[in-house]
Amino acid sequence: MAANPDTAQRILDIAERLVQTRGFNGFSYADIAQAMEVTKASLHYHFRSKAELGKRLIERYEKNFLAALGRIEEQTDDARERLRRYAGIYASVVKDNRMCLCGMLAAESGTLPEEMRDDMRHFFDENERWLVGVLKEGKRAKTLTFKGTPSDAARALVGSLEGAMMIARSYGDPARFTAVSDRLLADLGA
Amino acid sequence: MAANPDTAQRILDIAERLVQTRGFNGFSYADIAQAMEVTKASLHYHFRSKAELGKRLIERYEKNFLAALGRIEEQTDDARERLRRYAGIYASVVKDNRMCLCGMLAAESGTLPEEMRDDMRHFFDENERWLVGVLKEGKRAKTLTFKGTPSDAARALVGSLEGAMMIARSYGDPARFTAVSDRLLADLGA
DNA sequence: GTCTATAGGTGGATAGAC
DNA sequence: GTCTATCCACCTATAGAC
Repeated sequence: MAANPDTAQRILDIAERLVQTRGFNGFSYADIAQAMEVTKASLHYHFRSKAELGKRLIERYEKNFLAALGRIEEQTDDARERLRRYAGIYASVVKDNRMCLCGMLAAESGTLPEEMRDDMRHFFDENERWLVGVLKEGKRAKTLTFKGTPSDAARALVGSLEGAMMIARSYGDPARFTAVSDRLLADLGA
Repeated sequence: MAANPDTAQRILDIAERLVQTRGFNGFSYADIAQAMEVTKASLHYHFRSKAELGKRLIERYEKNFLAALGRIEEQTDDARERLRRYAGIYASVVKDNRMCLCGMLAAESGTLPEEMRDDMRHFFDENERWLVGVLKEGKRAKTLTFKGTPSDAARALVGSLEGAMMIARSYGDPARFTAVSDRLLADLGA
C-alpha cells in the first residue's frame, strides 16, 4: 500500500543523474527501469507521471542544496570563504560529470511542465537570496568588493557559474570550470 | 533532382528557431513539417537524418556568427566597442526569446551525435579565438584590463554570457541578461 | 509493490507513386 | 520535390493479475 521510501529515493537518485547528464527530455522511464532492474510499470506506482517525478526531483535537489548552504554557514563566518565553498559545490558537480539539475532544466525550460518551471526558478531565487546575504556581509566587513546591488552581483555570479559549468561539461573538462570560477571569486575579492 | 536551396534554407530557419527555443531533443520533423505545411517525408529529401540537419544547422550558425564578427571588425577598431557589440549579438538573441544555438546544444551534449558535439565545440573555439584577438589588442592599447591570460578571460566571458542568457531566458526576462552583460563588460573596462 | 500485457501516441526514416 | 502509405522502435501511461 504505502510507497517504500527507499525505492522512491533510489528512483530519484537514478533519475537525478539522468537529468543532470542527459536532460529531462533526454531520458525515459525505460532508462530508470533498466538501471534498477524493475519494469517501467512499477516506476509509475511511485511517480504517477514523468512531470511529477520531475517536480519531486527539483524539490529534493533544492532541499539538499539549501542544506549544504546551511552547513557552510555553520562552518565559517567569513564571507569570502562562504563564497569559495559555494563555488566548490558547483565544482564537485562538474567533476562528477554532471550539470546542475536546475541549470539543465533552465536550458530546457521551453518544453517543461509549468510546475517544473516554477520550481526551477524557485531554486535560483533561493540561491540568489543566500548569495545576497553573503555579499552584504562581505561588503560590511570589507572583505568582498563588487559594484552595483548585491542582487545584481548575485545573479551575475549564478549565471556565470552555470554557464561555465555547462560549457566545461560539454568539453568534458572540469578544469575549464574551475578556471572561470577562480576568476569570478577573485573579482569579488574572495 | 537538385535540392532547391530556398526550401533547404527555410527548413534550416525553422529548425534553428526550434532548437534555440526547445532544444535539439525538444522538437521533431513533425514540428517543422507543420510550420512549413509540407509532409515529414519531404523534409527527409533535403536532410536525410535529424543528425545531418543538426550538423548543417551548426555549420550555418557558425558561418553567420563569424560573418557578424567580421562586420564588427570593419565597423570599429576600438577593442572596447568590439566587445560591446559582441555582447550585443547575444542580447539580440535573448530579446528574440532564443537561446544561443550552441549554448543550447552544449547543455544537450550528453545526447548529441558525435559530429554535432565536435561542431558545437568548434563554434566555441572560434569565439574564443576572436575574443583573444580583441582582448590582446585592448591590453596593448590599454583600453581593456583583465587578469590572467587572454584565453582564460575569453573563456570566462563566453561561459558567463551563455549562462546569463540561459537563465534570463528561463525567466522570460531579457533585461536579466543585459544586467549581467553590462557588469561583465564593465569589469573588463569596456 | 511488482509484474505482464497493452493501449494510444509519436519518434525518425523509407518505398514508391506522381 | 512532394506526396501517401507504412515500418518499427520507442514513448508515457494504465488495467489487472499476483
